[in-house]
Amino acid sequence: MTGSVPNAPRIPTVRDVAALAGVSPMTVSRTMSGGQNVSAEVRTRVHAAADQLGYRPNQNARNTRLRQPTGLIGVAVTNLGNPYYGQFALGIEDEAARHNRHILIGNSREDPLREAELLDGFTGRQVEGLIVVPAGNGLGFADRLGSLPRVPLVLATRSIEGLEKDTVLVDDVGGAHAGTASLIGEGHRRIAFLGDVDGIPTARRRFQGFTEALAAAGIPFDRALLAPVRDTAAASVAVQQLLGQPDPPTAFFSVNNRTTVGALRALSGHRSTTGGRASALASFDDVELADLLGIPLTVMSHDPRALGAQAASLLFDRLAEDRLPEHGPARPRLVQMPVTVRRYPSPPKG
Amino acid sequence: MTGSVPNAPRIPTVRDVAALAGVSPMTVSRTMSGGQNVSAEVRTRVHAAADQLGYRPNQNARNTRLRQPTGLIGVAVTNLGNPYYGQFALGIEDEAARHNRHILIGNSREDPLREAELLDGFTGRQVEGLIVVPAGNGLGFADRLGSLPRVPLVLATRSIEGLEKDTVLVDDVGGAHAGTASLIGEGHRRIAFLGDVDGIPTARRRFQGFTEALAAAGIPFDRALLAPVRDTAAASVAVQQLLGQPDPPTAFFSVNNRTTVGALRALSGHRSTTGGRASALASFDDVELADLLGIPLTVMSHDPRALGAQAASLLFDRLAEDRLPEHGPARPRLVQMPVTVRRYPSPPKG
DNA sequence: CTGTTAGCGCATTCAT
DNA sequence: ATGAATGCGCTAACAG
Repeated sequence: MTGSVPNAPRIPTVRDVAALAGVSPMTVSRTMSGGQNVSAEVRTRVHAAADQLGYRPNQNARNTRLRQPTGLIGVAVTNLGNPYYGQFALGIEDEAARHNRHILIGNSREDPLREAELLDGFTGRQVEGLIVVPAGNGLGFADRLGSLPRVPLVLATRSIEGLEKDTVLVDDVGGAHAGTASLIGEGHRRIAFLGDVDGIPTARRRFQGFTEALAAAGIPFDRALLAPVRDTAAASVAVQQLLGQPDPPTAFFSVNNRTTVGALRALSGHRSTTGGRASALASFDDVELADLLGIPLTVMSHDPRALGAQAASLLFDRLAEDRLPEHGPARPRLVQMPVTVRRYPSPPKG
Repeated sequence: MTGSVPNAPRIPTVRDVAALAGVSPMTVSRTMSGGQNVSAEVRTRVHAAADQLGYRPNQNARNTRLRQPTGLIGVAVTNLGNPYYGQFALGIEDEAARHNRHILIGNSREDPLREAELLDGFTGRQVEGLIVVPAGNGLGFADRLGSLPRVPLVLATRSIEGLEKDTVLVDDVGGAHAGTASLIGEGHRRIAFLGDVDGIPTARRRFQGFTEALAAAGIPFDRALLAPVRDTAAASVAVQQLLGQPDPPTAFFSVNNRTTVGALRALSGHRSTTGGRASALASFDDVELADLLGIPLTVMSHDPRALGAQAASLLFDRLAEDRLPEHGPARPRLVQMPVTVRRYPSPPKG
């Protein structure tokens, strides 16, 4: 027995493999990375030794030495549990896989502090780029970022006032406008708005489209019909309360999939207790099964997965450009994902 | 102008900061990591220089030198787009954040090759541990793993025959048994099974509970009622076909949330076209809004987020133990998450 | 084809 | 309290 207790079965290094194969570490390195200029005989010996030891090259050390990028992309979202961001992450992962990158993902929980921690951790781990859904209203985001991101940063879903970065947004204003117009076209005049207009920039943009459509139709908006809710439970409660009012709304505009689920729950319950005809709902974002509930539903739909893929695409464009800075840095790009309005049940033709 | 084109605004290192602050790199290092034995005056000067340059310590280099763990956890799931795994990932992220770790997440798409790539990438980047939902039927998983994982590995949702690793499963057999018994208690005798029994171990376990419950009630299972479907669209088609048969089933057992969505879509459509009473559905996994459809629904429910948290918890236990290997390695642990059966609409009391 | 030297960014150890 | 030397795992550059 030599040495101390072999409690820690050391992770094998080039040296270990070299010793076992009876060659120099350099030969191992060469063999592992392609095997140019290595005799077939030595190559097999090295591979055998590597397999036997379960050797895996340490990418971190490798990148350090090569001054090469790490192949890591940092992604920060506001609510990983939301199916929407699951699809979003999937879109990024697809694209990242295509470019041979891995993704580090973090959940900011709409908390700017947690978000700052995440971004710090990501940059510290030498990510090549960042894709961020800014937490909360995004105020102070630029400050929190400090001068940090020497790596490309793409903002998704929400933009930051005064921060000139590649950004992928949804056509919130246009989509909300179209969806609201659809409701109005069906005869609705009293339409409630469910969404935290002050807290979340996306909600504000959708509210803007909403009010624009109302204004275009000459309908004044009753501020009493604005419910600044942020999650499913609150939305449900708000809908119940609004329906209990003297002059209840005949339709609801729901700002995202979370509030939509809450609203549908309340509307469904209300219908079964009162027996009356159901109020209409316009939902920004798709919600699985929502179309089967028999509640008049207008969906302002877009594809979060495509949004994620687009964000990743912008990022990789930027990375490629940084490698070949021929024409100087391109100006930040803004992409708006299109929104489609659908009606359930489908309106009668003609 | 000295040197070549400063096209690449080099990422600042300790040296850059040291030069700017007029100290040695060592002093910068000390200052950045706690600041013990550094005079207040020097400390502020260093911090100022660091801020000015936007310096971030390179965690990779740091970990290399310290032979310290990277603070990274690798997670591989089979379908990131499934809300189930969104919740699962959230549970892991929560727990990881608590332990000051970041997560590298990858989507295997049920593809063993892609899974192998992912695990390779993760280990190459020196993750401290892995949480894996094995792709497909898990055959060959151990081989693909090779002797690699010198890092702790936790299997989630699916176990691998013959691979003794920490594992978190759902009580598939018991849950399926209870859910099926519930259907039988309501008088159902012809119950179809929707799920890829041969392809996915989880489906097989749920099928086992299903057949056990049938057997316990003395009901033979008609193999014609087995639909080996794997996704939403296929499930929907299968349900339509089964309902069109001469002697159609009166109830369906759906193996997971994907097949449930498909089944609900078909059942809902069938009800509205035929006007008849809806067939019952027993769903393994919750599906948002499913309870509002007016279709007799039995849900075998568990919390994927808790499952993720539990998997992470096992992993961190193992990591802690590796640091203090007092009693030798503990035997692999198997945790089964409980399943609750719920009925919608709620059965009348009494 | 193979080995030696040196250095990536950082921190431990030992001086001063 | 500060700095110089040294080495983590890996590989480019240069022998031979």
